[in-house]
Amino acid sequence: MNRSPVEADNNRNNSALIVVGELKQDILNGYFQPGEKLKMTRLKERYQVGVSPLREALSQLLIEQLVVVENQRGFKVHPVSREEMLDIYATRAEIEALCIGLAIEKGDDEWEAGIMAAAHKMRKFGDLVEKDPQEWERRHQAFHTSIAIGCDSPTLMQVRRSLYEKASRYRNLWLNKNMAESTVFDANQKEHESLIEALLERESSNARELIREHLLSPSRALETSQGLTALDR
Amino acid sequence: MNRSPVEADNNRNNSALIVVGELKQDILNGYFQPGEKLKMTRLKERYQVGVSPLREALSQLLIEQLVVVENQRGFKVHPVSREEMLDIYATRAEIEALCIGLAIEKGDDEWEAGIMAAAHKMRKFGDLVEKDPQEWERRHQAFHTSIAIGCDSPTLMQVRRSLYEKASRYRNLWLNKNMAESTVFDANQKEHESLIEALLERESSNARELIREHLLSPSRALETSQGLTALDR
DNA sequence: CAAAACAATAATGTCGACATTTTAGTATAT
DNA sequence: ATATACTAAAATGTCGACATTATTGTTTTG
Repeated sequence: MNRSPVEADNNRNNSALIVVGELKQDILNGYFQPGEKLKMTRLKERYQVGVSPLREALSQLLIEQLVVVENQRGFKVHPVSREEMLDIYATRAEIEALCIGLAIEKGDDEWEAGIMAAAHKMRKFGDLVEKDPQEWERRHQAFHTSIAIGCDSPTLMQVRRSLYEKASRYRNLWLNKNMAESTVFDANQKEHESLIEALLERESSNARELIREHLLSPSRALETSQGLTALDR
Repeated sequence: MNRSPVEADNNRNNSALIVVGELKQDILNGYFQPGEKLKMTRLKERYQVGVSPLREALSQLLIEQLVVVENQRGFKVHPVSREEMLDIYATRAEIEALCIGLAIEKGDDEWEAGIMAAAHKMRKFGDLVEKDPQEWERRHQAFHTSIAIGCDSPTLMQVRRSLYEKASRYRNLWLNKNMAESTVFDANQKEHESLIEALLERESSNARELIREHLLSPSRALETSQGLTALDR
């Protein structure tokens, strides 16, 4: 009588929604290169659907600025640029600081507990960074989300998520060129501990400055790395 | 040889893009009520296109959270709620304050000149508010945009625009119930002058606080007005 | 030999049609 | 009379087909 979870999922959403997720991943992790033309024949093959769901999916990614469209010339992956990367990271830092400021005002015990839980799961995985970077990134992101969610604003959280996705695209483009450097992660871990301390002490301006630094350092690393030289093409 | 402007427009964009604009307006200004079912037959009649462009347009508004979709049950206008309205206005106030803070840091002479120009056009129209509220709102918005644009961040400006649109939907729903009250506009005008003063003096925290008040007062008015009682349904 | 003109090939954007699912209406039974 | 089961109608989501437009390759011309 009951369907398996995955079947239920496939039936709950229509084809376009499913394609949105897969296509987004393919763009974010670089399977489709920046500026690459997205030909319908190829997309049809890859995702096994017709053009109607594809165009619907692409229309959604259009608003999220992951693809661009030109009339009668189809869809392309949104091109990258050093300018855009810096702007996204800078905006992201400001938004995250805003979330944290509000969270410190509004956060209750449950909020603090959520942070402690997420921090624990991240610390536990600290040594396994090189083994499974993706899982580490998931826990890392979950940690930061557990903090930001204290702002108690769905609208703001939505903005935050969109910026995270755009930024992660640049991060992945970079990771594919230069492989993960563990030194970065060590520095990260110390910054996290300082941040937690500032949060629990409700030191707003301190926490906001810490998160700005935390989020801007990758963009500085990206800017001077060779990964970015590829962005100029 | 050359096409007329409107023809050129129609040929430059595809049907879906055109429908996006019209449909968005119809939702923002309340032609389609919150929660209303958007039947394809009706939409086809109104916009004179087939279902494919319609679904593409709706897919875009889906991400902008102006419509919602349920599999096999079609599209609906995104419902409204007092909660969401307060959240949108609060977020909008924070984002605008952020824009202004950055603009005060980065703004140059050209930025200041733009503000003066926009402020002038708004003052000139002050007495004609009741005659053409839409034109007044255009100039009002242009004024605030001329300030925010000093933040020099396309990404942040994009976030700002999206929030403005969502907020204007609530404003319009309210305006359709209670007709414009000119007293509101008078208070507005004084707030604008104080804001300009703070900007030119680069008083960041003062300007940020002024804009927060400026943007939050409508939501307080909406909350207690009878327009909002309709939102509970 | 380069550049323009043309032909062919391919890709896009849109519509109508079909299968599937939901919704509304009616009848049946407890 | 209320609830359940069944039937009819309507609406959705998807695909293939067609016209239009762009792209590529070839030929012609100066």
